[in-house]
Amino acid sequence: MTTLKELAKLLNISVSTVSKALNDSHEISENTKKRVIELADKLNYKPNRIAQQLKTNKTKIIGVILPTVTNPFFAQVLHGIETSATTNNYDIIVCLSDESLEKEKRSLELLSNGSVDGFIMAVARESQVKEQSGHITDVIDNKIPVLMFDRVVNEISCDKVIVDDFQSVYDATEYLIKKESREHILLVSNIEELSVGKLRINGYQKAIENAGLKPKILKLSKVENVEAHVYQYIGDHPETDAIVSIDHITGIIAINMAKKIGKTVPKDLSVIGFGYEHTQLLSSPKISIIHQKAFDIGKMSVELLIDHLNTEDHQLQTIIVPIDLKLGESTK
Amino acid sequence: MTTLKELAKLLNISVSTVSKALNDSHEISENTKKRVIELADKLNYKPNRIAQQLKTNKTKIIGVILPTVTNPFFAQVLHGIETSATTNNYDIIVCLSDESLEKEKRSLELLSNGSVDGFIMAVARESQVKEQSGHITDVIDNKIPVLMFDRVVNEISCDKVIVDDFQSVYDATEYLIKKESREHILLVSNIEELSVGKLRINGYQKAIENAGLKPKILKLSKVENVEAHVYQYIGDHPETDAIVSIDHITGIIAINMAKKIGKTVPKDLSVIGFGYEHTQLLSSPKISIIHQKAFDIGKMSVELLIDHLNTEDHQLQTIIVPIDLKLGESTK
DNA sequence: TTGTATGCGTTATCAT
DNA sequence: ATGATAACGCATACAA
Repeated sequence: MTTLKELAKLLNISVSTVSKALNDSHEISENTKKRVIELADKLNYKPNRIAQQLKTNKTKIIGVILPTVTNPFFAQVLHGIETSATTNNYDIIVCLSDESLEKEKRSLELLSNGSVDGFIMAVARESQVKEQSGHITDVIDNKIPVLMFDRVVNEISCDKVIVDDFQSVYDATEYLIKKESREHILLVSNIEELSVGKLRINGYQKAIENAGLKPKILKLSKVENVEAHVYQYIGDHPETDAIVSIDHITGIIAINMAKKIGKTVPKDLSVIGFGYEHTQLLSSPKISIIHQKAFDIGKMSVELLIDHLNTEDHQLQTIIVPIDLKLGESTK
Repeated sequence: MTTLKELAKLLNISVSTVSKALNDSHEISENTKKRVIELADKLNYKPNRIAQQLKTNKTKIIGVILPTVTNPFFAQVLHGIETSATTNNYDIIVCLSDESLEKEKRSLELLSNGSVDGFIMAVARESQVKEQSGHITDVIDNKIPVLMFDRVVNEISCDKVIVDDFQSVYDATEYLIKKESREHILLVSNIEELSVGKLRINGYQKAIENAGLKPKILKLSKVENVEAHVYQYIGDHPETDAIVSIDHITGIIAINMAKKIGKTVPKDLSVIGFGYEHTQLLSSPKISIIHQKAFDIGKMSVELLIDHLNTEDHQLQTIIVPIDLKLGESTK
């Protein structure tokens, strides 16, 4: 890699003159600037970013810690994060916790040595289940800004970007009750132990309760078993006329298996799930979704974090990204 | 952030003594080491990574440039990359080209200033269509190792990790012909302009030709139109008894819409698509897949690149990751 | 307009 | 056993 020193030597001028010339300082003569820039171009000079980082004490890198990236919600958020980061001249270092507390902890520690200017994260499942968050407050105490999205820790005060999980499921459930006259609405979940899962279940329960109906909740731990369990449940409870899925996958599985058990969607059974941009392509008929604007969540997270980084006396914020109910063909 | 200098001042010893003590040098007395380590722990000292990077001229960061991450194949590869990188004490900076030549170019340029030790990339769709790759050779000429996976540029000599796209589709097609006695096999594609797409189509054509059958290829540009086009094609060609999808999505859509047109899978229609770990959950009946071991591709890419980085006289390699045909319920 | 000196935080070499 | 100094590449305050 070409350095300032090499350029200076070749041109028989000092390093600082070269530096100033390349930064278009008014102190330098046009003639010198021209000579310097020409040689720099010729030798394909690029300022060494590591040196700049050391000098300015800023990396222009955001650490992004995600539970997983094979879940399309997080993949889409990552897309939003990357896009917005690039726009703002930031790079992102991505770590996957694989839902593990240990790995999340390790990543935060390893990057808290000047590697990044701040973090964007969604908390790992295990961290939420075990209610451990000391590793996160450590980072914040260390004066490195942290922003949480989607899965957040209420007790930690930091920037947050979330959706109104309670309200969205409340609305969806109410829609099924009032607009579609459904009375036997099953909630299907494989994320009941997450903060967002609890909020969504609460939204369902409240709507059911307000309508004087009876809540029915099917908690499924393994994604591999969803089809079998739903199949059995509906066999045992054939009166079921609607399903609310509070994650991004169980609703799709339910629709795709419905015909097996003799239910026509949406005539006999309405299904609403959580989803993102391409979810609706994966079921036939198309699933109706509570649309989390995953890309926007990523984008807004970056913007809020960068605002934090650039502002002297930043006020912590919680942004609630609106959700919309996007009807497909799985509702009447 | 605590620095060596601060520790030295507080302990009334020199910076170099502190440095040596923390690196457990034999030159330093046990007593001093103890004092230093105690204070360092107390103040939560961590060596500044940027300074170390400047000193050693190594970042221990790999630049990862992906076309997209919402395609689950790339998401899964990324998972493999991240896992293996972490194991080897590397971090990854992730850039998404969004299939755009310009963005790919920009990312490569921006990171070629010492930000990363090497690159892992899959070429953007636009770069492949326009057959542009000068921006990639520039990087390599600059002595920064580049590894390509999946979508590669044949003309560039660098490390590569690929699957045998030709053979895998050849085998799948032959399976349908010989084991399932299918005779009207439709190939569905939305990636025919990619290097891998061409290879896969060739595999199909060769198998069809060897069996004396007639190739039928349906090229679909927009993922939104797949269902409608397949529907129409089968309406016009009701003799169709099998579908080979050479991407990860059109096969799923075909299965989920088959019943609409009165075809029972797999009695009347077999479907084989490309897939990865969780693909089979998304269709009912479960799709049969040509299983690309995406995680392994990511893992092996990291290992090969790191080997390149650590080896003085590295020999460029092309690793072919084996594929297996993973039967679901969409074949007889 | 140009050059010299200093420092960012670390490590390594060379004194003491 | 400990300390002083230089160097990585860059940017800037200060001299000339």
